[in-house]
Amino acid sequence: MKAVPEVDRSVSQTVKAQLALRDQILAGSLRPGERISELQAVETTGASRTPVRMALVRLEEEGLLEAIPSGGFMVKAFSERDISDSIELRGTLEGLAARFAAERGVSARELEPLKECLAAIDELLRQVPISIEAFSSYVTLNARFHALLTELSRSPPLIRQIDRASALPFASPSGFVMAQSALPEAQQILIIGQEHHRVVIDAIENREGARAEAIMREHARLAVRNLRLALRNRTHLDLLPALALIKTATD
Amino acid sequence: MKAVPEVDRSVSQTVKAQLALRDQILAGSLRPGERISELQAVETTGASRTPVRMALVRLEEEGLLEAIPSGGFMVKAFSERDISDSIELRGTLEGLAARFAAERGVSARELEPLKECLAAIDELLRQVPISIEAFSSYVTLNARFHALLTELSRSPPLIRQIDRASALPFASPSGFVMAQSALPEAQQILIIGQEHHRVVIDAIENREGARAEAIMREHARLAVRNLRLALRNRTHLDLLPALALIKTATD
DNA sequence: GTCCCCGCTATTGTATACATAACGAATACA
DNA sequence: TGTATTCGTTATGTATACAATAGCGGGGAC
Repeated sequence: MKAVPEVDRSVSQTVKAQLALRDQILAGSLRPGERISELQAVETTGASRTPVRMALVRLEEEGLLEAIPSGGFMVKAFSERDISDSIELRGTLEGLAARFAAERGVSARELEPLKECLAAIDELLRQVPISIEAFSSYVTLNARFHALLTELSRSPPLIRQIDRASALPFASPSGFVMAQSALPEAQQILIIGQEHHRVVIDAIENREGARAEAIMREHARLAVRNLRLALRNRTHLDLLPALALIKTATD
Repeated sequence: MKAVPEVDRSVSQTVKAQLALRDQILAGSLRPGERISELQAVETTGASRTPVRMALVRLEEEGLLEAIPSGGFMVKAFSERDISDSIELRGTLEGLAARFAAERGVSARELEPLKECLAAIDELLRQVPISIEAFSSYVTLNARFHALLTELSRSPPLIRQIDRASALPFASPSGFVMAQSALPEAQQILIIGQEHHRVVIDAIENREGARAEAIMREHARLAVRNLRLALRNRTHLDLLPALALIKTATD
């Protein structure tokens, strides 16, 4: 773009395009099943066709896009079951991570950040009812907790796989907990989830691999029940724009 | 390439380049840690730089390549633990698939191909000792069995994830079973693995999810033990060129 | 009136040219 | 003699031009 030399060179065009496109998909401005026009993507992202195409390939591998046999890509649509399976899948992987952490042992220093997360979340949950702002903090802290827990496994292949599984935003159990904020059960669900976190830390400290794994899987099952509840009640779905990717029964 | 118009148009240049590069990596002509030169890849694959770059991005997402911060890609190196973790990871995912299959139920017709696989493998295992050719058939059949089992889960996200986990060739439990062919224990290991297959089918038929899952994880643990044995004995490693990706302790 | 075929257009796949950044070598200075 | 700086070369990142294909619309024929 010689006419627009003030492009941001601090980040590669490919990455810029990838982030921009992902935002568009998750924000719902590109609807599921819709074919993505490269030309249009070039206009909206500001990058040229080559980096846009690289970004499209990455997003396809990430699972947000689907290749069209005749060429090009479309936004992937997900069924409700796809989503609950993704949550359970992630829970299973995180269970394995917790088991690895417990079996391989972690130092007290490594557990420190986890415990800080735990304490911060406890603080937030003391509010009854919890505010939207506190929810936002909660979601961030919860994601951090799960990421730290994953790291404890010290297994690059597993961490990589969990990252992949987390790329689909609705695969994160915490998301649907958040969606429940307006329901009477919401606070209780958050507290149960927090209890799970406490148990998994304890299990890892005591090197009880099986227990650490089991509790993470239970955690995911809670999230699945939660998802069902959220979809049935259509509660705070606007907080989760990624739900735009769910194909309805009529599709 | 105007000078060479007889390029094969039946398959896209991108796919061609991807397959060619993967072959080179797995065959060991590109060594772990080695930077991949795009120009060189252009020459060896016959595609031009754009499809080569797309292929490189795909292979990176696949986990065979690693991006170099300063630019470009290098062949990824794996530790022995990375590999055993990958096997256990895959076993965990296949366990989940088996559980899904059992819980959701599968028809007798769907199980038919699995049972055919089982019978064919039984036939091969009747040879004592088993020939190299029979081993080759065994590996194919075994891969087919695992793929069919995965499909039974009827969960696209899970199937996708298992495919990803299987992209690294050494993540396949069967591979290391094969590597054992020269050891006295080899036949016994194959038979135990086959017994696992039989049990998982039985569990799925009887809709025992927990048992189906447990046996697949046990199956993976067998493969891990197997890997250790194979690496210690350096047995038939030439049958598994992908082992070139393992970084030695001196690296 | 309907169906089929031909041609046009739009979009993707591929190739290549250009810009830029990184790595290395060589020279000069301390 | 060693180190640092600068210049040159090479390879990657980006942009754009070209080619080919698929989809669509119009026109003609049955």
